[in-house]
Parts: sequence; structure tokens; C-alpha cells
Amino acid sequence: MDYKQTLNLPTTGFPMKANLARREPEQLKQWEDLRLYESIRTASAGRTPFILHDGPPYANGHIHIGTALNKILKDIIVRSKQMSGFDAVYVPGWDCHGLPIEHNVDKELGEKKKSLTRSQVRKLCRAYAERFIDIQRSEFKRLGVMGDWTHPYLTMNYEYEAIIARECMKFGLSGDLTRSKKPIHWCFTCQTALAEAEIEYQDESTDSIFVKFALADDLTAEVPALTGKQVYLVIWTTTPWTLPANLAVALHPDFEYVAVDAGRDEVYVLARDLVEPCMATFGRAAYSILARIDPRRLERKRCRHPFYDRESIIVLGKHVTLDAGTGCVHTAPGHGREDHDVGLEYGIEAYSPVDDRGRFTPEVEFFGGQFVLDANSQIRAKLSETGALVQAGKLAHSYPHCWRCKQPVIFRATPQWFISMDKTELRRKSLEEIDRVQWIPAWGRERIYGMIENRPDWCVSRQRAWGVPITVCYCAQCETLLLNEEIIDRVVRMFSEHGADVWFERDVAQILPPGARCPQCGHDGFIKETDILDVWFDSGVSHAAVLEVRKDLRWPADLYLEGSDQHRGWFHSSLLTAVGTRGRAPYDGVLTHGFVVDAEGRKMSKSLGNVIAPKEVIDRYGAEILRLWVSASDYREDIRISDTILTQLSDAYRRIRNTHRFMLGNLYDFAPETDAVAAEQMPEIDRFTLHRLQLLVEKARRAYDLYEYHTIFHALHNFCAVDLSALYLDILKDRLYTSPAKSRERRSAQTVLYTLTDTLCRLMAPILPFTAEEIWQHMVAAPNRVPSVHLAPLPTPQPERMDAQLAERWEQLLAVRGEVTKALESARVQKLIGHALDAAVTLSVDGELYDRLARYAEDLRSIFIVSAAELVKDQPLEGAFESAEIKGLKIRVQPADGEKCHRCWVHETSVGQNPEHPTICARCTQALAA
RNA sequence: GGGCCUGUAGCUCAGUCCGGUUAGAGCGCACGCCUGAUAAGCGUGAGGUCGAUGGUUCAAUUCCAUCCAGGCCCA
Repeated sequence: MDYKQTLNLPTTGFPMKANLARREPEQLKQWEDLRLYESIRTASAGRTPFILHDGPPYANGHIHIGTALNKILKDIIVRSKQMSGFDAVYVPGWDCHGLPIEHNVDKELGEKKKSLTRSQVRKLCRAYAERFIDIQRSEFKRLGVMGDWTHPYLTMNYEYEAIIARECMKFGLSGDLTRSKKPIHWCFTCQTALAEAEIEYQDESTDSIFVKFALADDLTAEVPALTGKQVYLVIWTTTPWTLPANLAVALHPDFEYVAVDAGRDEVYVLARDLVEPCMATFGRAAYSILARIDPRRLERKRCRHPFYDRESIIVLGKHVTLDAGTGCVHTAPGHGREDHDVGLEYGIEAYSPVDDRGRFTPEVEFFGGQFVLDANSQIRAKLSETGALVQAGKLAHSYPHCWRCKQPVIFRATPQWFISMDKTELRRKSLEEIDRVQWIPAWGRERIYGMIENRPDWCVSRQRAWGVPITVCYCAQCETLLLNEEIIDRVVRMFSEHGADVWFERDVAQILPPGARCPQCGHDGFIKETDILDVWFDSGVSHAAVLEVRKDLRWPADLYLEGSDQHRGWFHSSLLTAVGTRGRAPYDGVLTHGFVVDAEGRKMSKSLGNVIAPKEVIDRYGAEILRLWVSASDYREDIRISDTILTQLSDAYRRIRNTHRFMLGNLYDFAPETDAVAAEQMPEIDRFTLHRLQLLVEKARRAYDLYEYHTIFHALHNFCAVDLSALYLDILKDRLYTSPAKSRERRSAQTVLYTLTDTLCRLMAPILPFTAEEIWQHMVAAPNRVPSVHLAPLPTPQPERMDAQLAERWEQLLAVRGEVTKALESARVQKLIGHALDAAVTLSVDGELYDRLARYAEDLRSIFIVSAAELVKDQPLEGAFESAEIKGLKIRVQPADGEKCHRCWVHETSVGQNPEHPTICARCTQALAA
């Protein structure tokens, strides 16, 4: 007889091979057909909302691995909050305006751009953004990210554009929005402002000159040694043409300066550390140091401009370096970023007497009307003439050029719009708000606090086409802003209806109400601003445009989650716009993740050739493995990815999958509502396993609450591999296979398997939504069970299923088991046995342990998975394995007595005793009779 | 150059806040077993000067300093 047919062997349609790359898209289609997301919304109506507000990715290019990480993390959060009993609506968004798109459209247009109107260019940009939104949307969905993909928020939606304008005008109304000059990169060929991204650096040979500025103030009080001497500050510059705009000389407050007797009745002030190289350059071998000078004593002293009849003041700035030059820095606030910043501190204007074509304005003495780069040589000549030129040479260094025309660019101050950090205490209020937000990890607070504390005013204007205009008009006569509630309403209505394009299509008279007059001077002519807003403002007001507007959302958000670069980016701009207009942060919590790096911890870049695209991973391993990667990593730090890591995760995935496949296979004939066995009727090992399951659930739920998913992955994997596969399930096989199918002992095991499968499946669902669903669909469903695991709640710990004393006894039993397996292995090496069932073990233990084990004497055989286990009290056992871990424990392994039962494979002396079934044991004979 | 952060076995993570027995886990690897989870399952074992150096201490992976390597953001 073939006794194999009498066993209850596992059977399931749940495939061992996941085939994720093929099956996932099918699953997504099914969910879509079932309208799963809508069902979840309906089912959670009325629950407490949990709002994770999506930071909008930029609608350009395909998603990269970092975007995938970000979206998967968000999805895990949303799903786990949903399954924790919240109504977790997820509205994805896209950032649509901005330079990169306009830049790419420019490239496609080439020369044609010049013949197009601003509105025409804007339409092309809009179409471009739409194209990539569609691409990215399908890529995000492919990752298993669940959300309202049919109604995402787009910063270029008309309603959104209207709110951007509205929020901007609120700053105008409050007086925070101001206009002042600031140096920007300017291409005089294209006659346009350029962003940093539009600059290409090329090596170029430029002038390198040293110029002396005669000190006008007397230093006798500060440095007596200089009494009666003519003192000069010597500066170094590579842009002589900016000297007409010189208004100051900057020193570093912490450097040491000295007065050097340079001969020819001249005293030079130089940074001490640069004296030697400078004097060598000047060809003045013989010099002596007269005095040390504390730069702080020179602050606000005056010098003579080298060729104009005016003064330059001495200022202190930490941007001064000792890398090159003299330690005294020529400062023209209209022509340099740092010059401008230090100028602001000292109240010096951003003087920039250069027009759009790069020519000095007429009032510039000696050089009016000259092209600035051509003026360099004449300025040099002028300096020689006045005797201010100390030294002249050439220097090769990298100089900014325009990306389009390849010509050199200049720094030039132009009027820009700023949101003031201090005028209405935006900085102070923001800093206060930072302390009310929960930053995860906690150092996020230090990071953003430092930035807000030190940042300059926010320059929000850009001289570009693709964006939302700064919707203000100002008096043509006195430049006073004309802004009130009525105008705001008009603009908002116009934008909601026609989009921001309307601002460029209509002239100022059509925008302002009829009869508008300047509140300051009564004039009726107005200028419409045509600069657009920094795109950080666009996304920064998403809390207003999305959270406040959508009925299914709520202001403020519970959580913002982005990469740690967003402390400078979206967290920052969102904070400022919300505090500035609403007086508080738009989020209660901010979670950050690190960046994806390669196996060596280096950033991914095309040049290093270490870029891993999400698509490659999905096609090769499946989105589920990418998700598992996200969950396995501690994302608060940088996250490594490599083939080694992905292979490892595939292995882990397979272990989790196969564990569930085995459990499903043993549940084929189990109906939970009729076959379940009550816990009190279960064997101890079953209750022990349920106890351990509770510990896992507790741990995982805590980790979900703390957003620490890697803990869950490790715990889940460990549980499947160690607690289940290597222990419980291995021991269970005998009971499941050989006991009568409907026996209580088998039903008890199945009850546990059912509980395990059901619990683990729900526990993993936020991380592995595809696999959890696949398991769910292969379970024999209890009546009225929800149709998708994603409609089910996360499991909750059930204290009544815990039994600490029982667990403690079993932990000890398992420690003994560990020693037994060692003894078995040693017997195996000696060829005494092969399979553990070939063995009979005898344990000798001392008193206390004996008493504890005696209780389980009958169970030891099955716990150890051997054919026989005998327990004796402290007896010498010849040739026994002596445990190093448990003192007094000796284990003797011998080949088991009796024949191997053909049915259960246990070696039993009862085999052969029954004439009807001569090849099987008494236990099996009994089972067959049942 | 500045701000914030990271560095524990081949890999992913514990432990470090509140210094103290041979620094843990799983995977991978090696070797073996099984063939009734089978392109599966089980067992045993080998892997770490806790980035480096110096300091504090009776004692440091844990505290401090410096350095090295790497990341994000500025300049």
C-alpha cells in the first residue's frame, strides 16, 4: 500500500515562484477594476483623518531611485495609517512651473523662441509638463503607490495658480513684499537674467590687478605707529570694470592685519598671512612691518576712491579669504553677491551703473557709454595715471558664461522682489513655530533652525516666462504698490478662470479696477510687474492650495515627508508662506529620509556610472523587492543599493513567501468558522507560537507608529525564518501530515496556521501590498471577510493570547533543543545518523532542570524531531555530547530502535506488529482507523 | 571653508543616550543532512582590533578631541 496517499500533504495554488514583474501589473489592474481606492475611502468615511501631504516632484524626466524611495515610504505610511484606523487620503501632486521645463522647451525651440510670445511659450511649457506628469504617474502607480491618481494637484492648475497669486498678494498687503536691487547673473548678449543652472563655467584669461586705496581718516588714535604716514589699503580684483562701482573695502573681522612699510613713503595694509606673497608680487623685496592692526578698529573708516572724488568705507565681512589677494576686498555691492550682502549690513546701496547691453550709463565719469569688458584696459590706464595701480597681470581662471550664447556674463544689480524676514518678524515667528513641530529625526530641527536664523530676505522674483507672475502693480510715478482686497479678488477670479496667462495677455488697465489711483500720490498710471515668482513659492503654498481647498483634506497636515535636502527647500518655503500668512507651520510633523547611494556609500551620478534606475529593478526583481528594500533600510540615514543588496532582499522575500505558501498549503481543508480550536484546548507549542506572534505584533505596531519600518522587516523575516520555518512549522509537519485530517490536534495546528497567515498577511500589507493580497486571495476566507487585505485593519496585540510563564518554560526547552541539534549534528558527522528521525536521544540533566523537562517528557520526541527521546536524572552517559551552554546537560545520540515506519518515517518498535499494516507503526495504524 | 548628519561581521540591522562578563540577530558563505514546503526544507560552522589616532577613566564600541572616508545643504 502506498501510505503517502493517506497523509494530509500540503496543497495550494499559491505559486512558489512569485513572478513579480509579470504579476504585479495584473494585480494593479484588478485593484483598479475593483475600484479598491474608492472602496477604502467609502469604508473609512467619518474616521479621524491622517494627512500626509505630498511634496510635489518636478514634472520633468523619468522617476529615479530617490523618487521611488520617497513615494514608497509615503505609501507605506499612508497604508499603515489607513490600516491603523485612520482615514488616510493621499493626494499626489506635481510641481509644474520653473526653469528646467522652460529650459528644455527653449532647447527644442532653438531660434524659433524669439518669434513666439510669452503666452505661446507658456503653452508649450504646460504641454511639456503634462507629458511628464503622465509618465511619472504611471511609474508611481507601478510601484504600488495608492492614492487619488485621477485628481492629483498640479501647481499649474488654474485654481492653484490663483491661490499662488493670492498668497503672494497677501505678502504684498502685509508689507512683507518689497522691491530692491540685487546683483544677478546677466547676459548682455541675450539681454536677460540667468539662473545658476544656466551658467557654464569656462577657463578664461582675465586681468589681475592690485589697486591701492588711500586712507582718508587719520589712524593716530588707533595705531600710533602710523602717525604722519600715508596709509593705503591694497585690494586685488580680476574685474577692473567693477571699480567705478566700488563703494567699500572689506576686511575679515578675525584675521590679523599689518601695516607694511613698502618703501617710497608708502604704508600698505595687508592681511598678515599674505604680506610675503604680496610683496613678492609687487617686487618690493625690502619691506618692514610697522604695526599690527586689529581690523575691527578700521571698521567704517574711510578711503579715497582710486579715481573718483568720493569715499569708500571699510567694512567687515566673513566672506574675505586668505586664498588669494591681499585680505582687503574690493567691494561693489551692485556687482557681487557677497558684496551686496555685506553692503546691506552697512546700508550701502547696490550701485550698478551698467545698462542691459553691458554699457556704463552716461553719468559714469571717464567711461560712460563704454562696453564694460572693453573698458578694462582704460580703467587700468586710469589707475596708472592716478598712481593707484600697484601691480597688473593676467590670470587664467574659470569665469561664468551664458549657456545659450556662450558669451561671458556679468553680475549686475537689478530691481528684485523680496519677502522680508524681519519687517513683520517672519523670522522670529518661524523660529518659534519650528519648536512646535515634531522633527524626525530630531536633528532636523537644528538644521532648519540654523537656516531660518541666518537666511537673507527671500528673493522671490525671476525674470522668466514659465511661472506665476508676481501679481502686483505699482505707481508709475512713485512706485507705491497698489493693492487691496478688491484687487486681490479680481486677480484671483481672473486666474481661476483663465489661468495665470491672463496676466501677460491683458494690460494693466484691464487688470486694475476702473479709476484706480495711487494711494500715495494720486497718479493714475501704473506699471504691471512681469517678473514671475520663484517656484519654491509655488510649491510652498501647497498647504493653502491643496490642504485648505480640498474637502477630503485638512489644514495643517499631520506629516510632511521628503529627503533631507528639503530643509532648505519645501519644508522651508512651506513654513515661511504659512507663518507669513497664517501665523503657524502647515505641518505638525516633518519626517526626512536620506539619499540613495551606491554600495560604497557614494552618491549616484552618470559620471561614476553607478546609477540604478527603478525600472531596471522592477523589471528584474519586481516592485515588491524595491519596496522591501525601502522597508529593510534605516532610511533616516543614506541608503545603499546594489545588486548584492537586491539579491539578498530577493532571498529574504522568498523566505517570507515560502513560509506563507507552506501555511496556505496546510489550510486547504480548514474552515475557520467551523474547524477552529479554542486556545485552551491547544497543545502548549501552539499556544507558545501564538504568544510569540503577539510579541511580533506588538513590536511591529510600535514600529509602524514610529515610522521605523526596518524593524518590522527584520522582525517579520526573523519570525518566518526562525520561529516558524526552522522551529514551529518543522515540528508541525508530523502532526499535520500524519494525524487524522479532522483530529483536534491537526485542527489545532491549522487554527494556529490560519491565525498566523491572517495576522502576518495584514501586518505586511503596507510594505508588501502585492504579496499580502496574493496570500489573502489564497486563504480560505471566513464568511463576511473583506474582499481585499487592504480593507482590513492591522492586527492588534491580543493579551489574552499571551502566557509569559508558558513562554518562559518553552524558551528553556528551546535552549535544550539547541543543544540536542548540536549533538545530532555531531552524530551526523560521525555517520551515525542521517536524518534526525534516524536517531534516539537520551538526555541526562541535573535535578532542577530535570523537574522542568519531565513535564514535557512525552513531547520531547516531536520537539526534537527524533524517533525517541528519553530523559534521565543525572546519569553518566557513555560517549555523550556534553553541553557547553547548559551545565549538567549530556546528550547521547544512538540509532533509533525498530523499523522506520513507511508512513510517518519515525523509527518504531511497533512497526511490523500489525499484520494488516506490517510496514507502519502503531500510531499510524491508529490514525488510519480514525 | 561653514552648518547638519553617518561610519559595528560580505550584506541589512540590534547594542552606544544612563561607560563594565567571551559585541548580538538574520541573510549570505562553507560544510553536511533530507528528498512528503522540492528551482524548497533542516542542521552545524567560520566571519568583527565596533573608520583611525589621541585623551578622560580602574575600565570605552559606548564620553571628549582631532583626523580620515562619505552624504545633504550653503559658500
